[in-house]
Amino acid sequence: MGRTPCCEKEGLKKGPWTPEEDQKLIDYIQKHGYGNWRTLPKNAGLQRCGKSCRLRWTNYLRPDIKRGRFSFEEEETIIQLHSILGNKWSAIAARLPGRTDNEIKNYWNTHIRKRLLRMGIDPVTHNPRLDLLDLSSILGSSFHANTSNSQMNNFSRLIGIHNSINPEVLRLANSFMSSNNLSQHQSPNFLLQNVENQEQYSHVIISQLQLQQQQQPHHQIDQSPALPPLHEVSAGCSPSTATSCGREASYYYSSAHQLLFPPSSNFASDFYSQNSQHPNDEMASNNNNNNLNAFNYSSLEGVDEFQSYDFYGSHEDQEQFREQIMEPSPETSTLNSSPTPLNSNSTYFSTANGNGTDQDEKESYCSQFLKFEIPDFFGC
DNA sequence: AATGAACCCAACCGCAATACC
DNA sequence: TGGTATTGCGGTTGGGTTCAT
Repeated sequence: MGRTPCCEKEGLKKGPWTPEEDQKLIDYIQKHGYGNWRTLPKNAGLQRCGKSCRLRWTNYLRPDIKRGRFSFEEEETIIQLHSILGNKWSAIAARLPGRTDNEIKNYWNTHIRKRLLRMGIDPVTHNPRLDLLDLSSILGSSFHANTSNSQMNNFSRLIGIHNSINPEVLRLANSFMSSNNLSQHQSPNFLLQNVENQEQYSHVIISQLQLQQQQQPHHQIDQSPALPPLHEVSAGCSPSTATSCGREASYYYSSAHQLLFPPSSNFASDFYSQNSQHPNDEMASNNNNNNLNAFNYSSLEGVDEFQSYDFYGSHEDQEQFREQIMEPSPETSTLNSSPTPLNSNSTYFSTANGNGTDQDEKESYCSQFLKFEIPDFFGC
């Protein structure tokens, strides 16, 4: 330890690379390959240390590097892998061809991390932020003051669950519904309010529903005929339409896992042994197995619907997309006439903040269209 | 138009792991 | 087997750019 950094040698240049330096490095590597980074700069006629050359090559000059914005599915993959691997940027990069660990790390810190924070999700644990959950207790107090047990029971019946669902979740859900005065004919625009809190509720509710069904697979619960299978609810769509739901679908999955399964629980492995499409299969079944190559990202399979749009295209394109797909106009918007090709058992909400001006939101606006698949039996 | 704040990302730093002698 | 060199990796920095006032 304490070894003197190679770049501290006299006369070695630091800082941004010039085009001439880049060309020298490229020319040399094309001719001789990159064997010994220590001796490479001298042989290539560069006043740089080997480390600097290696970084420049691996992070910028390498011919197989993919430049430009991260695609929708790349971003989703990063989120999923990060929920499993943590800050193992090189491991994540290994599964994103053409992307470097440095690039992914930067993108995470400048875009994804902030977005998760806005969603009320801790970017480290991928769990809901505790500070925001504290807010729920405040809301809960309000709820207690205004809501009777019968109302909670009504909600319980409404969603077809009689017992064992976390009462706090019920309170949140009921509070969510009552505070927003949900009704069959109400515009979804209410979802534009308090977006972050509602995202919290949706995550928790959907996750609990998923758990509920898994815990009671053989119980005949009192549910509406329109009640879709919970795996479809939680995934936001059936496998055949998973492509339309992309980010949110996968995130519900990973969130569900982490929200619902305590570290000591064996339930996670049991759960995912029954749901082989979950990207956390490997971890759930074998915590020490880091071979993720076998992942089957249900949300990434055949990303057709969204890919037909240029998510990262011009502003006009984005606006068009917003209008056509994501944000039906108030005049034409009804909850039962969603323009999306999602499964008909669910209602499709967009929580886009139309006033967003944040650069991050511009760049990756799609992700802010957090699409909640809330089943019809929620009464929305 | 000026200026300070915020954002972004290429590059650097230092530690750990691995390779080599 | 132990010491040294090299490589890999994750965290951090700093300077350029964009945004807000």
